[in-house]
Amino acid sequence: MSRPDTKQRILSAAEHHFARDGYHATSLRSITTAADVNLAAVNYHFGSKEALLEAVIERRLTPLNKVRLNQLETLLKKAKQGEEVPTCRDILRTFIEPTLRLRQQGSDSEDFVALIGRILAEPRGVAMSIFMHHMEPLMNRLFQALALSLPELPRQTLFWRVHFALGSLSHIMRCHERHAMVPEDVNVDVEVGDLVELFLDFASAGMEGTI
Amino acid sequence: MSRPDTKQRILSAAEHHFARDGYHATSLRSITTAADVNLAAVNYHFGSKEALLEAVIERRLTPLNKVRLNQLETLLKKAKQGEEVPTCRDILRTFIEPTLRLRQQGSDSEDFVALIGRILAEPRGVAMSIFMHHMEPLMNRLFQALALSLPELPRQTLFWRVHFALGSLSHIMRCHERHAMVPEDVNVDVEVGDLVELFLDFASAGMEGTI
DNA sequence: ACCTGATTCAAACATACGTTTAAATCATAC
DNA sequence: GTATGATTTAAACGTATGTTTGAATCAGGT
Repeated sequence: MSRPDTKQRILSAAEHHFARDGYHATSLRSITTAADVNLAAVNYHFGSKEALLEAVIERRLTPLNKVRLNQLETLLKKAKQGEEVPTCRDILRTFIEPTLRLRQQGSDSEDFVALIGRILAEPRGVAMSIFMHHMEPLMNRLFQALALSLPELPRQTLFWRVHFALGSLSHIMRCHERHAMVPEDVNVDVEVGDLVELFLDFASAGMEGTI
Repeated sequence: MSRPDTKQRILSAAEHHFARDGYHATSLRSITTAADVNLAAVNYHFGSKEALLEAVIERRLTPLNKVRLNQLETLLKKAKQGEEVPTCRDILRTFIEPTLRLRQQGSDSEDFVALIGRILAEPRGVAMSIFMHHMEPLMNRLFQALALSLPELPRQTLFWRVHFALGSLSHIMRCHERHAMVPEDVNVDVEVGDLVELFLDFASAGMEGTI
């Protein structure tokens, strides 16, 4: 291996461009130019543009979901030990906080957050099926836990509220900067931790709202 | 004019394909084939693919925003006459209900709802600026009205909660069918009117949540 | 019937794309 | 030092794209 970081350079450049412009509007040439790598390197290392997208997603989604699932299971275990029901807010936090914290972790992870937001916005996109495959066990567990914390809520209503909350989250993930139509006296710069709490205020109140 | 409906046929076919596959993944040839129209007709009638997208958006967004603004002003006027403050729920309803009602209005309007949802998901997309231009006065009025109904909420917090609520809405607009990961015992088929109320339950509770 | 401007049509245009190829270069083991 | 397999490189490939062109066709006024 003459340059062992070629694959990672491609992944990061692809992550950045896919997140900023979308999959279809990004060319392999713009990716390889940004990565300072030969055009053929993508097909050599990944096989195709679509396989590259899958690799971009998997690189970060797999460890992220491991963290989210661990936090959720830990929360559920603690609640069980204390004979309590975990709060809706704490359950949602295990899902949301590790995601938004990626923004602090490094310059590349920011792009990943925005990319996932875009994938969620393309129901029939090329990445949706692979993304869903990664999310399914976690989503089932999340729904199950929320049903536990909101036992009085009909499952149909619970489903829709989870749907609404995840819609909000995907919106936040996309719009990490370049906010449109901000009132003059509002400052959109906010710490990740504050944003998490702002969102949990909104989402848990919405989840727990009267029927 | 030998076939006066050519422009409308193109607009509807474009609306459908843009909504389903996205702007970049849709070719003019697939649009003109679906519209049963010659390929050159797009450039003749609209000038370019991008101008076609603008026309698709404007055709429905202009009358939609007129309805939304009328309903909001009517609500505010009535509240003023009764010396009351309009509820957060009623304000949101003027924004949300006319939008989701488009799904009942005809087969084409459904596609428009999904298209707008997609546009909102592409912050740097070609359609964002034209879309924002159409939305600005209405958004200012909406924010102003919500500030009136939630006077105790800091404007910063209000901004974020509006952001979250609109994120939810855009998610609903995109995902009108083909829901992913639905629990087995949940039926996602729901009347538009019921969906509006389900969403207002969630969003108004979230907006009004404690600080 | 004929003219005129608007519209439609098939064909071609130039360009950009994802992918493939085959030679060149590199790192490593013998 | 040389052989070997992995990697990089420049170039080309075939295809699909948005757009343009110029002739053909149409509708309506005189």
